[in-house]
Amino acid sequence: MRGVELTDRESTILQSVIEGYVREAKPVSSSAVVRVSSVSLSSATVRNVMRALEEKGLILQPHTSAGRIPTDLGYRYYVDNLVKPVGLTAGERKAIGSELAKLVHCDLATVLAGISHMVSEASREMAVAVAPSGGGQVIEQVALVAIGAGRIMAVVATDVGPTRTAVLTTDGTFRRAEVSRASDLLNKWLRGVTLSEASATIEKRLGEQDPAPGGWLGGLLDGVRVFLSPGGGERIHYEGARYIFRHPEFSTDAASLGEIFDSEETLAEVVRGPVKAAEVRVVIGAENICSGMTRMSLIAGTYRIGGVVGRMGVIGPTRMKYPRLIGLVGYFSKVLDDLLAE
Amino acid sequence: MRGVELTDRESTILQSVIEGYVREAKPVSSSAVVRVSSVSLSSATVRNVMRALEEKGLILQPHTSAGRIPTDLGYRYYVDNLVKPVGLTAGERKAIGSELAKLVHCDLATVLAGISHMVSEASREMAVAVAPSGGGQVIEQVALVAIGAGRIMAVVATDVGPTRTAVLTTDGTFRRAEVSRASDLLNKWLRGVTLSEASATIEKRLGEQDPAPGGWLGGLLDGVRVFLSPGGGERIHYEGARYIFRHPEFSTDAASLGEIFDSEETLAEVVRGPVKAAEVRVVIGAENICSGMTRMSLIAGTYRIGGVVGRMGVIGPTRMKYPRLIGLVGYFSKVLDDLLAE
DNA sequence: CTTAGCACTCTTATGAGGAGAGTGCTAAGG
DNA sequence: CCTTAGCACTCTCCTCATAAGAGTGCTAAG
Repeated sequence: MRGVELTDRESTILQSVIEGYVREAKPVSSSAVVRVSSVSLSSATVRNVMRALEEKGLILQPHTSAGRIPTDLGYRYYVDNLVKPVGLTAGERKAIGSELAKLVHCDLATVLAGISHMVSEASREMAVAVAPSGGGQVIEQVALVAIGAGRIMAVVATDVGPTRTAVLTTDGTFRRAEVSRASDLLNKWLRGVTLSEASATIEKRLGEQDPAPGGWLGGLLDGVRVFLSPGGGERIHYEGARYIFRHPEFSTDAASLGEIFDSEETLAEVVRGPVKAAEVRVVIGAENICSGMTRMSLIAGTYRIGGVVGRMGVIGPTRMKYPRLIGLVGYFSKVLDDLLAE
Repeated sequence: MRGVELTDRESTILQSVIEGYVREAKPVSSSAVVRVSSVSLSSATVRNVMRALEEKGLILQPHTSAGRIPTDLGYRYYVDNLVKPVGLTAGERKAIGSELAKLVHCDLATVLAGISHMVSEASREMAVAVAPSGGGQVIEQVALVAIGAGRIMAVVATDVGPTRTAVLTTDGTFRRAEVSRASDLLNKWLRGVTLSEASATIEKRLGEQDPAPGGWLGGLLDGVRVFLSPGGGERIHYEGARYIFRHPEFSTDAASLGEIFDSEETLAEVVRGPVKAAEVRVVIGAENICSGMTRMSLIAGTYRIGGVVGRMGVIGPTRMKYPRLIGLVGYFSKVLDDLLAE
């Protein structure tokens, strides 16, 4: 922000323009500034000041003989120099406190989901919360636990942040004792190493082994390396996408899309809607439950993992390439089913 | 679809109308049908058939003297009776196979993320994949493990589906032996119970205890009940939201929003962008890295968990209520920070 | 430096007119 | 009875012209 210096009067008028524009979403005229602002000046004087602000790049006219709207630079000056953050009212803080109390003993994912819900309610904007990304975390403990039927659970605890786990599958058979030995080995290799170094460390130590482990263990270690890669376990939570689409800067025909992206839960609900499908199921336009989907179609397939079914598919406008997409979803759901059947 | 019966010719023409509309995104005229369709009829005859289709509610005219577009019912008939799914080419199947091979040993979340990526690439539509929802799953094993500093890791393994874990925090102090005893107790109570019954079961058994456990254990069990509630651990993966917004049915000014919602990773990237923030940070319009955000602002705050920082905030158009929202984000990030500091 | 007054510009709304697209109808032909 | 050629009709879309309104830039006086 170096280089932009404003007089008090310029600041005041910039603030009036910005706050007027935020309120009305329309270019702000000099007379409108005179009306709302505390300065007692004529519109002609305000116009002179506005011209100075325009020359400094803080506001602009969409066209000659229109009012002014703020530029990014104008907002920047406003945020850096003029904004006084508004605290929450006592009532709001109290309400938030009691909501928050419910989250005290929950895990990070639940807390973040709750926070993004609360923020989006309070702000009437889309709220997001992301868990810390894990590149610099130091591994304290790694464990592999056989949980039967070719499935192995991997757990990694780091010095900070959430503990991460995953279930890995192997194609071969193994004995519990072998898994346990592999677990001890990994632990010896990785304790004190950061997550971002983990994959390279495994590769390096693997090369030093004689003989090199093969078969199910080799495959397993590939899975472990993906599992340990930074970013793999982090998660984003968001809520309130509908608020973005409701703003007048976006045309109303996109407003319905806001509902689809309103939160992860909404999206999951849309896809999970037609649960009793056998093969590939097509839900067209107004057949959808979600009101935001009345002009969209969903092509969904199912896959099984153990005894329960999951869903996958594509979402697009009703005007979509059904023959191709039905074939595609059918193929992928079968392939996924096979992959998870191992 | 009972009640709608079409002659062969009506079917053929319906198909031409739908496929023409899918291709061109414009109303299809009778002469256009004659041009592409194999039937050798005059446009006047086609018009007569179209009128019959319109009376049956399968197609409609946006206005008099325009071509026809399909209704939801038209698409429904088409999907149920006329679509022959198109298989993938050998080349596509091969490419998919080799991509898929990389996912063999990965956990479910990674597999689903990979699948939604592949489907969105292949379909040029938004792809989604959801893990099975867990209400009916039977609990095989529950474990609580103390991992130091008031933190306890909870793990639940069910007969099917992904194993779920969470880190719970307690406000009190405890001994490892106590945690271990609580773990055994939970296991005895819950083994064989479904996830959806778990919470009620804990409450019931808790009532039978004499004396009722209090202090840190009571709080912990509240956390466990939230953790075990069905749906808490499921997750959606999606990718390719940009494809929805690119379709001509939505106006171009919303197209940039597609990029923001393109995938969970994109959204996380946007929020994580300005990492070195001290307090609340405002990123305005073109200051954003993401090209889809040039007309949006991000107000982000940080929270600490252990030594690493996470981020939370709101996203909206540059025309937003900065004073209120900066105050709000500041308050919530502080409150979240405090909550996680325990 | 401020302001009143006024000419100028640009948007927006409205309506008219013409071209083009596509239909509905009718009457003739197979 | 079904099909089709021909034609009138309707509706959209584009352009142009006009008028009203909003808001500015400029200038000269206070």
